[in-house]
Amino acid sequence: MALTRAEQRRQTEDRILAAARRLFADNGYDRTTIRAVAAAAGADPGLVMRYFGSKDELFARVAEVPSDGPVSGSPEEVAELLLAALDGKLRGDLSGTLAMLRSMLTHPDAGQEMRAAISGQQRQVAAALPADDALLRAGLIGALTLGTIIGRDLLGLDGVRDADVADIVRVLRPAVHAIARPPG
Amino acid sequence: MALTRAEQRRQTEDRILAAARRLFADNGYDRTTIRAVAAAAGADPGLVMRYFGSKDELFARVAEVPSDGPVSGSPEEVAELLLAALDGKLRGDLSGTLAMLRSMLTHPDAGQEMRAAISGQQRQVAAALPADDALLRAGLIGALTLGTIIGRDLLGLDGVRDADVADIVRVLRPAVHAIARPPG
DNA sequence: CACATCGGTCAACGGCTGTAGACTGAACGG
DNA sequence: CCGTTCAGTCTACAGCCGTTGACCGATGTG
Repeated sequence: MALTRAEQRRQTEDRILAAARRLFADNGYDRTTIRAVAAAAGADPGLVMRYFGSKDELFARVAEVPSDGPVSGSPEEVAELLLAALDGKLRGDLSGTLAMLRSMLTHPDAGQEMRAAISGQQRQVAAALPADDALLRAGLIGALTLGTIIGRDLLGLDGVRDADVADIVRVLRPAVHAIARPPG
Repeated sequence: MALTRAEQRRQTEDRILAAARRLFADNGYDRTTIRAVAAAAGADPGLVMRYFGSKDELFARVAEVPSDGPVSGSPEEVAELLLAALDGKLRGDLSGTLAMLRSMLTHPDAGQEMRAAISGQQRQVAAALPADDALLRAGLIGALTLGTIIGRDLLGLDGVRDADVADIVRVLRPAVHAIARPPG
């Protein structure tokens, strides 16, 4: 079963991308080297450069910022939408997202991109909340989401790391509603 | 006003420590170089090594993990204690803590130390919560705290970065209570 | 079959890093 | 006043990094 050149190339690219995703997610941007990615993919460092241009471009290819759909409705509905989105994130394959999360505090571009992504979601949520501190409330829901994923997947907190996703969402539900619903 | 040798040395050490705190907090462990710390402190790189031994030891000297007092009481009381602790953290000088937070996702030792610190607090909180998922609940309160500080001080989220500490705590209060108080 | 293309390999570059050690000169203690 | 201590400086090493460009050999194409 001889491979065509195009097939061969795509296979190698995929191996490099998979290795990069895993290493960036495990070690962050700075501690991940082109040489290590190449070795993990069974390829040559020079090849990685030729295919992806630079370390930054490779990182941009695999570090995904989670983009949620639009949200609207009553505060209660918005809260449920956000909880459903969190549920999905906690269940899905996070390796691309973890690469971004792991690097966002030390790699300026990653931090900027993550900040922008949260801001987008935040503004939509704020628009649906009838409170004058709506932006603060939306931001704190984002912070709760962020902290939960970091605590579970990056720090591995006891009691969170091995918890069922359903349990996490169940415990968080009243909290998200409490932030979304202004007092009164 | 001639300085004694001891005074001179302590002044230089302090300048180095202050510069290291700021640079580690701003840029994280990997992107902070001994040379940059020395330059910011108006000192020589070799001197930094002589006084603090290694980059890791210097980091350990300035990267503080926030240690809260013991907590106990009813779930409501515990929630209030945690909110008061968060209030204090958000008001105080965080530069040492930010150095730790900024680096915890990419520097293994920092991550380990932060994880251990949260675990300690977490176990105390869990012991006070009458629920079989108490550890999960305690961990998620920790995640909320973590996310809030990261969102405000490290990512600078809109609506959170410039919010009054009192407002942040006010919005978070019902959420923390909701997680601490088991349903029923 | 001859030639161009392109996946893959290799060696090297310049730069930056943490760290070590020799050195200078002024503040100390006897 | 002499010898020691020690803050501070300078230079250098060894290693790792991202990136580059020359090279090889098999696959494509006319």
